[in-house]
Amino acid sequence: MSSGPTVPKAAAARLSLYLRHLDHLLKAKQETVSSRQLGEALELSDAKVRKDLTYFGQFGHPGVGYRVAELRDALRAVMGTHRTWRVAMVGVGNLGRALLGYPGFSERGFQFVALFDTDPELVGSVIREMKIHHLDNLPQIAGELRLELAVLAVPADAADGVARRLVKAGIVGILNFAPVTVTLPKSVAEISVDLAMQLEQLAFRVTRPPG
Amino acid sequence: MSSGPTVPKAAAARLSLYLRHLDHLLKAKQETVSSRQLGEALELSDAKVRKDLTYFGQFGHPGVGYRVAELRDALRAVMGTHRTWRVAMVGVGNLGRALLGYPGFSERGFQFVALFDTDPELVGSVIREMKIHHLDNLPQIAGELRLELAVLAVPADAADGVARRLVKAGIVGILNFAPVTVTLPKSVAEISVDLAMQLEQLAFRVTRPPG
DNA sequence: TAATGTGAATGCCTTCACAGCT
DNA sequence: AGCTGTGAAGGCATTCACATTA
Repeated sequence: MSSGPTVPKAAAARLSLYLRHLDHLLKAKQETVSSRQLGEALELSDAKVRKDLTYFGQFGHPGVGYRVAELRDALRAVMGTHRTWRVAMVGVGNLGRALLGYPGFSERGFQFVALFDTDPELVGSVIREMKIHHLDNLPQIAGELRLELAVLAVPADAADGVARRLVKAGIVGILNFAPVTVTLPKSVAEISVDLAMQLEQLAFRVTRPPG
Repeated sequence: MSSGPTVPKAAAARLSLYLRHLDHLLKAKQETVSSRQLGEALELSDAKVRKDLTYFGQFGHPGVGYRVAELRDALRAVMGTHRTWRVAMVGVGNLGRALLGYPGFSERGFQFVALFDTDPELVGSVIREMKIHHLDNLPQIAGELRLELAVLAVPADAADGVARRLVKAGIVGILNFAPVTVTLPKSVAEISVDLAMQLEQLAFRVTRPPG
């Protein structure tokens, strides 16, 4: 399990983009795709596409392009999404519930297998055929269900504390929707999505157009 | 209304992060903050913090640091969030409804003032005291309510078409949650958030730790 | 003394341009 | 001919280190 040469972070971040479009092409029954076509669809240069892909292997066929199914399978393996991931939803308020219903997650191999909250109004009730557990039961359930990842959809002031408990329970990756920076050991992967920040960035770009 | 020297995109993307933490410090009644403290809280180097801020002005006080309230006000003005923005929610399914209830948006000055969908089951009903309009009424309502931004929470296959209609109706910025690349004139700002992609990136980092 | 603002140096990412494969 | 893979060049972004200011 080695990474070969060092992979630029920016390239890694684009892999999902390639994968998404490859799935689209597969549905449209397109069998091969060139770096130029891929780039045009995703608004990237053809050279960047080729360079990105070669960080992970040699997938292309000169004169032909990339075979869609082959490249998709290869990238899935690289990303670790050739298998299913067992995910906990932590915080089952508005946002948490909506995310549970978001079809894109299961389509891409992420399966919610446990729900947690601390609100007594919620604990014990059932959503999507899953009981909402109290967070205090996390250590036990994490082991039983072999939880790997967690989506953190709790209020900002609770996020850091809950994140620590997730780490203690053996979770190795956290997708954090709370608008705060959580501090974690670097053995645990974290990705943070602050929804309000995205709108703010949008306002910024409208206010200050490029140039 | 000028931008002075050219601002690195990466620096602009971090402004929201600074703003978020400054709000936090204000609530905690901290009056000044140094670039080092700011950096520690956000996991950035002190030099980066200083350099980022000086792209937008000279806000610091040598020997003292930055005055929290002063810096926050300045950054808000820079980002265009010193005022309220009028936002449309387009697509009122699971995700759209959850986003409507997300408190972070209004806290930061984004106000949803109109809802649109095309589903006959939804059109006409009322959520959060707003009637759901049919998308066909967008041109008229966009003018009446002076809509500026839109949050796009529709299925992938509808997104591109709907985005074009938003542009025609005079929307100048789109926050796109659909997992597709939408093609827009460059006079219109766009930010794309693919939730499944974020989980995929998380799986990738877990699968392939740095090093 | 404590901390900013900033040229200069470094490092990372992207683009270029072409050799080589089909 | 068509298209990939890749060194080399170029362009951004980050870090360094210090003169400057309160």
